[in-house]
Amino acid sequence: MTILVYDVDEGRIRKAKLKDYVEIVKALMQLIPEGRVSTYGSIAKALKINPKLVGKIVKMNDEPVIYPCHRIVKSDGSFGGYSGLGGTIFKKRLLEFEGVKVSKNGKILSEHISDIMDLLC
DNA sequence: CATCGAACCAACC
DNA sequence: GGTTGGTTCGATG
Repeated sequence: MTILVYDVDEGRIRKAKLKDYVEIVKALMQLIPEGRVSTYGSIAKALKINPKLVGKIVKMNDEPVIYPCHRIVKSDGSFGGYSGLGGTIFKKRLLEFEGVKVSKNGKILSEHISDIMDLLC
């Protein structure tokens, strides 16, 4: 099952492209409150796409502050990448600043991680 | 727990 | 057609 979108310019239904997913992911990211994170996998599941694509998508995010791509992490609690200024280190510090606690082995405590679908409710 | 490899799907070459 | 991602999941030491 693939996601379809209505393309206003072309005036027809077509399969979603990466640019469309970017818009969706932007909206989803804004649902994640401070001190809480979601995972590439849960977003991938929601959009029916490959988790690796989610990485690519959040990377295309043009407004890193407005759309908090740093609140998306790997499902095992490790941080995943960050292409913005400061890289993964900055991502880590940013999350800790927002109140996310990290265990000694460098993993985010599971209490902070929620499925993106749960945040929709 | 840590590491390994196969598998996911759209873009790009 | 093949490679490439800010990855995942299950299997194995």
